[in-house]
Amino acid sequence: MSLKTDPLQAFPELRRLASDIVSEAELQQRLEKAAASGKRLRVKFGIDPTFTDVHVGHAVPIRVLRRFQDLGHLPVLILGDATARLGDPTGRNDQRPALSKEEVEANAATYLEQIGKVLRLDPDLCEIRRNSEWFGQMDFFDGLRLLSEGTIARLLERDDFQNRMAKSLPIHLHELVYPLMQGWDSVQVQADIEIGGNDQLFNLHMGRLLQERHGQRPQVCFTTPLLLGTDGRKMSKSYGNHLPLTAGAEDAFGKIMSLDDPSMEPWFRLATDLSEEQSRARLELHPRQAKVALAKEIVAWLHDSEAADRAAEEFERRFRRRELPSEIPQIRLPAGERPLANLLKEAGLATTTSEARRLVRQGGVKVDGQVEKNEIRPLAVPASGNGPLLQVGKRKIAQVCGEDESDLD
RNA sequence: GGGGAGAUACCGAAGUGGCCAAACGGGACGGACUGUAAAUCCGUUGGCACCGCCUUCAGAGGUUCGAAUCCUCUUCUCCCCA
Repeated sequence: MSLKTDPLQAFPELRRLASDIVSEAELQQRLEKAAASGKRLRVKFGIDPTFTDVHVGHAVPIRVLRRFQDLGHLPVLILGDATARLGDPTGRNDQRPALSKEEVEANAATYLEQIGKVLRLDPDLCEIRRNSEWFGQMDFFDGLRLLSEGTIARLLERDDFQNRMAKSLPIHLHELVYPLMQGWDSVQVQADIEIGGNDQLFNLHMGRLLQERHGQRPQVCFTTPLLLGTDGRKMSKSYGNHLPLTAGAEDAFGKIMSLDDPSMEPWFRLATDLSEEQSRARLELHPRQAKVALAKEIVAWLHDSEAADRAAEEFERRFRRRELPSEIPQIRLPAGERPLANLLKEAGLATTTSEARRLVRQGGVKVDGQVEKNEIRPLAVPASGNGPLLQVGKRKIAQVCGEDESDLD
């Protein structure tokens, strides 16, 4: 494995993706030393497989990992299977549930699959470890010894804890241990560098502390900025402003087009491979054009460039020219007549009939292209062939048709 | 171990016996305007067989014609003292 690192060149590119680096001098030193010795740096990144959707925001530190990988260094991916089973308190006010072994394994598999879109996971290019490997071996005494490495005052310094104390929210004992566990991971894998979101800075520091005490050279802490969601708030599934790596091309395209203008710069920087100059060139276009460029870039990453072009055309057709999409999903339903509201629910365009009624009353529903405000208007689904074409709002659309499949459209 | 405060809808937060399906704010959704951007404006926001009915205010019981509101027990959280 040859190192492609020209440390002087690599550094500014990395710096552009960083929130904090502790310390820049050390990072530079290590890059240079690695280049000189030809020895790869071990770049650690830990994830807790507590949920299944990896989104573009999560991907930011992983993209940095990929940069290091491209430079010839070795990503060390830690699956926090042990920590996940305790529940994941990191930076969340609501606690994640503790998971069973099976759930954790299932999540881990899903994770790796998604991370594969960002990082090359070939065994010689990437090391994958589970922290149960060492935590599973520890007995209670070993655990206590680890605990003795930290002090309460030190642990409580963490931002998240400070905030929760201020708000009188609960902090569980095991949460205090979590930074120590993460730090211990660094000792176990002898990390040279650890990557994390900037809310992880405290935990990364803990790794430095523990490594130093255990005779290792303390790791460089490298944190990435938070990529905000499509509405400018923190990206989170619960806000519905996230872009999952598994998003379909058109869906992803649409979500990016709904970004607010100020978000474009960070998105270009943190979610695409474009250089600073390339990004700037695009940002100088009309905001709409810039956004199209951004959306294409990201869809090409999540899928491929053909999918990106298609999504762009489709978007153009649907939302600029306000035409029907080229492919309309078909919903097969049993034949018979029912009120519009009920049909909407059956077709999956509304979650409840009450919601369907509201949508109709508010003029958000079109039947065969015409706004229909009568929620109890009876609509017939034929035994075969096409029934009514339903549209809800700007995005949801379905062609209702009969169940008899012998009839092809 | 002792004392005090608290648990309300997606979130925050009012409500302390009927006028409560529950104020208000945020979010979300629909509409107008647009660059499906932001900002702004209007509307909606438990369910259903929807002019009516049903299920909600941590959980289980109880008092009452009637409870989110009162009582008892349980679970959870916070604060102070030890």
